[in-house]
Amino acid sequence: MGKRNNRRIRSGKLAAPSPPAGNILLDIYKRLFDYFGPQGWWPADDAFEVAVGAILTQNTAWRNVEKAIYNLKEEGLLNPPGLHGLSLEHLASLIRPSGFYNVKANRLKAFLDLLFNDYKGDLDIMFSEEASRLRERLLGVKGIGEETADSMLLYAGEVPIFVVDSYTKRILFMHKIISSASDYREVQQIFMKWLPHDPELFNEYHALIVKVGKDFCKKKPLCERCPLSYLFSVDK
DNA sequence: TGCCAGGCCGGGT
DNA sequence: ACCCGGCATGGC
Repeated sequence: MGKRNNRRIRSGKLAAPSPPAGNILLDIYKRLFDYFGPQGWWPADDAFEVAVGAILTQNTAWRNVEKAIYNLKEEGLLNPPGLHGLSLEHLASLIRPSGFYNVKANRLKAFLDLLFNDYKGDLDIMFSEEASRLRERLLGVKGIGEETADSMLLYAGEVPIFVVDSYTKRILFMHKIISSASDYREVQQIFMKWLPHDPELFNEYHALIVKVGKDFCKKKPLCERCPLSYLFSVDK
């Protein structure tokens, strides 16, 4: 995954009439991409692995998720029937390294229930459903919130929906592009209003935001060398 | 050595 | 409608 998309960013069409906000978001993207290059998200072999990883990585470092994914693969259980047939206790033990293993075992099971009850255990069938409706169905699963649902839609289903996470809000707030009160939907709408609805662009953009957040938003000295530091001197 | 990771839920104000 | 504690491992 991540290599099958070679689409170019669509020009024109849905592009915003380039007002300030649109320019800023596209400009930020270009700078991040120029600086970091392609991020190759989502690191997974197939759509199911993406969906599982999306739940396992909730408030958790990705390296810990990798260990859990490895355990599941090792047992040959990283597929819908494999996980579906697992006891809660066994599943929890396998995903232990990813933390919150009891809640996550329940969340994975809840997702699998939806997958098997409504889509015959087939992700292709699941993603053939109309996106906004599927989003609502996913949000109905206990343990799947907006970011997790959108991550599944974008990275597993290639639905052009922008994934917002804590880094996204933090960085946009730091640069005075949003207020601290902005909620998930609001931030998402900003991106989707001013950017072309291209899954590949959304894919790369979110990954780049996570990258710049990890690399530069930890400590103050790093912040000055951040590829987005230029934003501090533009406004007012 | 404490703090934090690619959140979300449920209960209390 | 917010706010907060709980959930847990592993790396810096």
